[in-house]
Amino acid sequence: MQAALELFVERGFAATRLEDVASRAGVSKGTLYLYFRSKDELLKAVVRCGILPAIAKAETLAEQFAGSSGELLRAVVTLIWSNVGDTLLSGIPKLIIAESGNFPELAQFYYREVIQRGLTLMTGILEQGIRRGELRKFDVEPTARAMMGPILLMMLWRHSFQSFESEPLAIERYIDCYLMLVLDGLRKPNSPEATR
Amino acid sequence: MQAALELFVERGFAATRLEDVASRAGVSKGTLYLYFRSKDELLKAVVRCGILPAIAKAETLAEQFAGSSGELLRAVVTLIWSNVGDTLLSGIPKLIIAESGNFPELAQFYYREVIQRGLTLMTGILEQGIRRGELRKFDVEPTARAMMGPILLMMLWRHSFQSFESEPLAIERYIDCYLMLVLDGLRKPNSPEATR
Amino acid sequence: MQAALELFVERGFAATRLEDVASRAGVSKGTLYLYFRSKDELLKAVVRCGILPAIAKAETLAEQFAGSSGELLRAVVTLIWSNVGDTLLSGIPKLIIAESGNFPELAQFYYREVIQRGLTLMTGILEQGIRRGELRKFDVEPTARAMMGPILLMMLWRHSFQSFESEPLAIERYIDCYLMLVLDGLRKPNSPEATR
Amino acid sequence: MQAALELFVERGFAATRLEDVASRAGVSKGTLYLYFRSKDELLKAVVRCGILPAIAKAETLAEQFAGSSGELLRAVVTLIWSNVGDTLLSGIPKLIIAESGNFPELAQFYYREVIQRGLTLMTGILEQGIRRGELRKFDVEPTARAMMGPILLMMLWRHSFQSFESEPLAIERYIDCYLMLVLDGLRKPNSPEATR
DNA sequence: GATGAATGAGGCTTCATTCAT
DNA sequence: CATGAATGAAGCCTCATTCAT
Repeated sequence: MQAALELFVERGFAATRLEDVASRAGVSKGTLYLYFRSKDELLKAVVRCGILPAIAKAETLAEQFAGSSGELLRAVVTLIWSNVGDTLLSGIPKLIIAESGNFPELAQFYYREVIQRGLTLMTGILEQGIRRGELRKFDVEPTARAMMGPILLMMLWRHSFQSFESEPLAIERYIDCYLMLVLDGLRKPNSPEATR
Repeated sequence: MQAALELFVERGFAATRLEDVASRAGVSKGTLYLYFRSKDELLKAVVRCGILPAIAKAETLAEQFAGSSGELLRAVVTLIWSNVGDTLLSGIPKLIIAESGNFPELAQFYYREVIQRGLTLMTGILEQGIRRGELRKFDVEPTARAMMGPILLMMLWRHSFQSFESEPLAIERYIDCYLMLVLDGLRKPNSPEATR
Repeated sequence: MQAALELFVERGFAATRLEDVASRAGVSKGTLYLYFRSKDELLKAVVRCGILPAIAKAETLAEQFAGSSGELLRAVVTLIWSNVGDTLLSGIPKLIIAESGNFPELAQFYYREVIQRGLTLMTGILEQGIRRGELRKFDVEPTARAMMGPILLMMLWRHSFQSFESEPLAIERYIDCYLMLVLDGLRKPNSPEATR
Repeated sequence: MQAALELFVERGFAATRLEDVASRAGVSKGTLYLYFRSKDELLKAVVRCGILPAIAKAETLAEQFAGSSGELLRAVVTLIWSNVGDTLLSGIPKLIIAESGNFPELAQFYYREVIQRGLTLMTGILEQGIRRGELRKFDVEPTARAMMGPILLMMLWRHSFQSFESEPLAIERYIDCYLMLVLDGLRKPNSPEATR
């Protein structure tokens, strides 16, 4: 499954030959079929087995966390990055996005088990922050979505464009900027309000 | 090219058969080869012809814009959405991301002609905002990247997960939240600063 | 279809490679798929197209025949032999019998369109013979079945054991013996009756 | 061998997987190779071991029989049916016919050890009947062949078309009709002779 | 310019066979 | 003796590409 994930992410599902998966895994082509009924099933297994533990871990963290919403946000983002973003698993979103048209049930699984749970987690954090008076009042649901954007972008980036950059992006700096952006915004405190 | 884009985005490059492209375009398979030397060339043409006009238009808008940085930001985001996000072209990022491993030169082209120009545009807006005193001082480059995340997310969303949602996301509301988030942040003005 | 029939009969369905069918037909492997969706469909087409005209021809003959039942019987048997037995089509029964387990619907088609029609034809001849007083009274249905045995045997023989015989069986002589057997039996007219 | 025979007959040799043979026999796939060098050898063993005792028994019966030719004929046919036709062994002719093209030596073995011995047995009975004046004079050899047809047909029938019939054929009645047909023919005794 | 029949390389999948345990 | 995991050759099928019409 490790070998398959690597190749699926790198080349896409269709362009990956099972023979390559097998040889990277150090087994023969036929051996794959002892464990996965088909290439499709291999893909599903790769996604299911890879992503579920990570999302569960983030949920656990959020439940047990004691600290301000800003701190929790940083903790969750850092956890996601160390467990997924900085891992082969960061390729799964790319894979799902690319193959959503061909594997709608797999995309739906991901939507249900990862995206919805992730959004629930995030809206929970935001609502808690508002209740505690740490965050201002705002439209929680679309904001939570927007906040996932930069995180997703980083994961996709690693697997699609990183290699073209002269100096690899410093992830620490990126996360700091992300949290600053999200928590404090860009506008100068005493500047006029109008954005519309 | 329209037909090809549709199918490439929906199914991915490898899983799209030229026969389907041809029949959706209302021509025969052989006819495609009168206009594109190969399937690869068709992909490149689809990307090149689709994306360049859009980015140019955004650059022009920014050059000629008179107004606050916040207003310019809204104008640019709205333009991108109406010209790309709300269009078939919104599928191109998905396509490029999915196929970056198989078409590195195409990904590099996209990196150079879309991403870098987009980032330059965005950093330009931010720096201008800082210079004018409308925006606070911050680390411009990674912040510009982070700001692209939610926009990209919306484009990918349409082509990967939108169909699973009970009620389609209201894009207007999403953009408003995005701008609010980015300009003003989430933290309650008088709340303690510490995020770290 | 001709090439396929030849090879299916010679080697069996499973042991026949489509590549061999193609090359015997003088086309490439892919070409087959322009005309038949799969190997299974090719088999079905071979059987359907091959056998239906032959059975129809025999039915027509029987309808229009003027003469004694014995003469009609000879005419039908001779027709079957010249149109099927002495033809590649004689391999179809072998093929159907061999593959009935794997293609039950095809076997059922054959049962319905060939066997049942053939039995109906034969019982019709026999009943007419009895009505006309040309044939004695007997149990028509199982007798009709038994009468098909030697004919089927001859067809199977050609494709399974003929090559082992020092001198090929004289079909004329076989048919004469068959008719004599069936019409007059073996018992000496004045010999005692008891067979049980 | 029992399991193999069942599956070979049902699906044909090529379409039968050794794994299925093994699991039906209640052993593992590897175990088969402790007893048979290859799938081909298994087929040969199945045929050789299955069919030789049956033909020998028929020969013994004929040698020791005391009674009229008609009675002997009935005895032999009944014996064949109870020992082969009504047994799994009835599938062997189907198997041999189906695979004669792929296993010529096996077909030749069958031709030599079963068909020729069977024909010799049958011609012996017929010649004896003629000598004794119980049977009329006729062309013995092709007649003997023709007489095997209905018997073979019944064996093939069981394994190919029986399942499509609303009411299974009564074998007793079939054998009676067969003997009546063969011994007495169909023609009304006082009807005109001409069949040609 | 347009067609669509033909091609054949390539990939998924099966399964007979082997062999370490 | 028995197992069953592993192998890899072989076959079905797809589809990008060609080309005569």
